Amino acid sequence: MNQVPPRTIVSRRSRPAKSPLSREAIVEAALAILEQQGEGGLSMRNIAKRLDTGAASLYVYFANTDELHAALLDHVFSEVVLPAQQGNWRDRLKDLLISYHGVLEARRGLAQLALSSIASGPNSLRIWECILRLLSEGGVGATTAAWGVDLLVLYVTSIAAEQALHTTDDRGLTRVASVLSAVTADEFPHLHRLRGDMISDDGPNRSQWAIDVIIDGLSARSPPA
Amino acid sequence: MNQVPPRTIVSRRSRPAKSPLSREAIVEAALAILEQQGEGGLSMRNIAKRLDTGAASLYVYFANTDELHAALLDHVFSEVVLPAQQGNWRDRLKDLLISYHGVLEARRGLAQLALSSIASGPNSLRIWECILRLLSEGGVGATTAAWGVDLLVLYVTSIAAEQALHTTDDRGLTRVASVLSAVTADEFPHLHRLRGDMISDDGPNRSQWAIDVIIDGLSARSPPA
DNA sequence: ACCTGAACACCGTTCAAGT
DNA sequence: ACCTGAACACCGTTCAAGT
Repeated sequence: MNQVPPRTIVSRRSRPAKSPLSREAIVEAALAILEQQGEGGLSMRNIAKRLDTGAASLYVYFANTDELHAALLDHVFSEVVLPAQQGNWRDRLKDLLISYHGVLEARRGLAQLALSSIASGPNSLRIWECILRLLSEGGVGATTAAWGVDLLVLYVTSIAAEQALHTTDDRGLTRVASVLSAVTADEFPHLHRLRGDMISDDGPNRSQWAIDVIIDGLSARSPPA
Repeated sequence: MNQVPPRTIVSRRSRPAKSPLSREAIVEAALAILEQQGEGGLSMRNIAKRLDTGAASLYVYFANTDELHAALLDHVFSEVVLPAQQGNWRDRLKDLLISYHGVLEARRGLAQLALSSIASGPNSLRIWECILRLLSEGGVGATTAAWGVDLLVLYVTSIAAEQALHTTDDRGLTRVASVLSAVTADEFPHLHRLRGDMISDDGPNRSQWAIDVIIDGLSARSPPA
């Protein structure tokens, strides 16, 4: 009976007490904005506004926009699932890349962001290491593996970015589609014949297929001369 | 003797007579800026300044920045060399992609621009058609070919963009390099062992190798189920 | 050390007014 | 029809001044 009940008036405040700034809090706010407003909302001023402060305050924690973006990317890369130890190396590599792709796809604008930044945070390192391990397990030569990591990550990021461009930008795919449908069999016979296939099935099938293509290519390749 | 000699004073003016605006002239100006100042200089206001006018004038010819960028891209794609009719299809496809890569590489910031726009101008169509022709010549299935076009173009663009990021941004590669050199053999054994290879030889060898990888993968693949 | 308002030098886009 | 200055609503980054 000694306990004083919490004063509900405090927790009823429409705005919670302003939490202190930190790299973590800023990244969190940026992530929330990315989800709600897409890449366009990801400005210093806008992120600062959500934290009830001015843009200048963010410069205490990040030297510039690039650095904040890199931190944001590494933060979401923590969600990438590294495959278990057992099983075929190809399947596991594929799983890893699909997980990576899924993380980029899950948040609007994230893939575009990943394309324009060079991530090299701790979670990127984890992922690179895992890909290297799987490739060397598969007997891929050292140089091929080293170059392959870069290639695989870049490639999956590009696929995600392109799909995002197609799905979010109404302009994008529609314009390509209308251009393709206007193509004549005389001028561009192959385009004309395959124009249906070129736009079709922009979903998981297509990205899985694309990942298969590059893994096939990599494992077929001997180290560069 | 009736002819009046041209008044040289006119042609001696330090600034040539202001040429009339046109889509062509605007794209030309944008291209010149891209070469001199990189992607950062490619703003409506800056392009307009080079043409001795205000940004508003450009909106007579282009609905927005995206449209101007697309026109700029298609303009440079006219330089892509389509391979001759004779010869092995793989070699010809490789030549085409290397030419495409070279065009993107030749101008600072162009590859980044290509990644963020969806080009669908006449020169893109020419290139797509040619790739389709080569792939079907190589016996690649219809659906694989249709998806492959997208994939190949995207892939080569990404490679060019990444190389540009590494070469122009001093920050970029240097940061990755310093992160990699700080990696310990205990935490990340594979990264540690291959860290030298991962940064090495970011030149034509690497992009040609990357192009080989994907062509191998594509030609090994049967059409998706 | 951390935070901030104000300032500087920029953006894309629109629009009323001119030719 | 084409062109334009001015305005609107934004940017990133810096810096002197506050705590």
